[in-house]
Amino acid sequence: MTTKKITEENKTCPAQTLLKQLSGKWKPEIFRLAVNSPLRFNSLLRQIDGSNKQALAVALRELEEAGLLQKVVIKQKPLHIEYNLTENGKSLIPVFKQLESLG
Amino acid sequence: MTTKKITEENKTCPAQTLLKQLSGKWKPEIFRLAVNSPLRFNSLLRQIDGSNKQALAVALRELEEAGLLQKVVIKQKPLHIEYNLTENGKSLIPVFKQLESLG
DNA sequence: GCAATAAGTCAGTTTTTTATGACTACCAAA
DNA sequence: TTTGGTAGTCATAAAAAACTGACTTATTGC
Repeated sequence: MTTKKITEENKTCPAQTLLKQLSGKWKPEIFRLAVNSPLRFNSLLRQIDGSNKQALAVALRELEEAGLLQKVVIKQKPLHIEYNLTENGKSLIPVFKQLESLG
Repeated sequence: MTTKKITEENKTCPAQTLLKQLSGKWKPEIFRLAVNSPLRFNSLLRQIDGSNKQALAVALRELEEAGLLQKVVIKQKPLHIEYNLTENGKSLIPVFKQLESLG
């Protein structure tokens, strides 16, 4: 346990944090869509072919925990929730675009 | 199977490929070291605290398969193997540095 | 031939990640 | 008070990834 803890904290590579935050099965796609407009859960679910509630919920939560997305409750008729890029998230747009152009 | 296949090939996000190639527990660190100088297996194993043969072998193979590293056999006294960045790999250095500075 | 160095592979187990379907909570309209 | 929309959670199962230690291959030096 101690050994493991030390290893995990022993990140000598600063790029790793960011790579981890952005990578995964659905996160790149979610981030890409978030750049264009606020996200809504069921809309995402319909847009991202092959995904599922659970997968999206986890990905959204992780992006939120990483400080790249923020959840906003919209008190409308059937109560919406929006996910927007934070300032921190917006700062990644250039490098993300570069990744897109190289990938 | 068909559904899954389609889903996997249905990458609508171009950044995903690159993110996948670079991310993982050891790949960022390996890439970072590869930028500075050619890599040698046992040397890496000693340098990267907490890793192990198996983990490194898998990571190196994946980086090689992704076309970012190339294996070179050096016919010296005890027969070395070096891993160098390919041209393709070198082209990622700028974006990797950017990830490092943001991370 | 025998040991040492370098670079791995392999089998078995454990841990982590993904997928699936059923279920929950909130609110509003009929 | 039942139905419908939105946004999820939870339990369980299945699949993928990681860890471990023993084993393999190739070559050189003694």
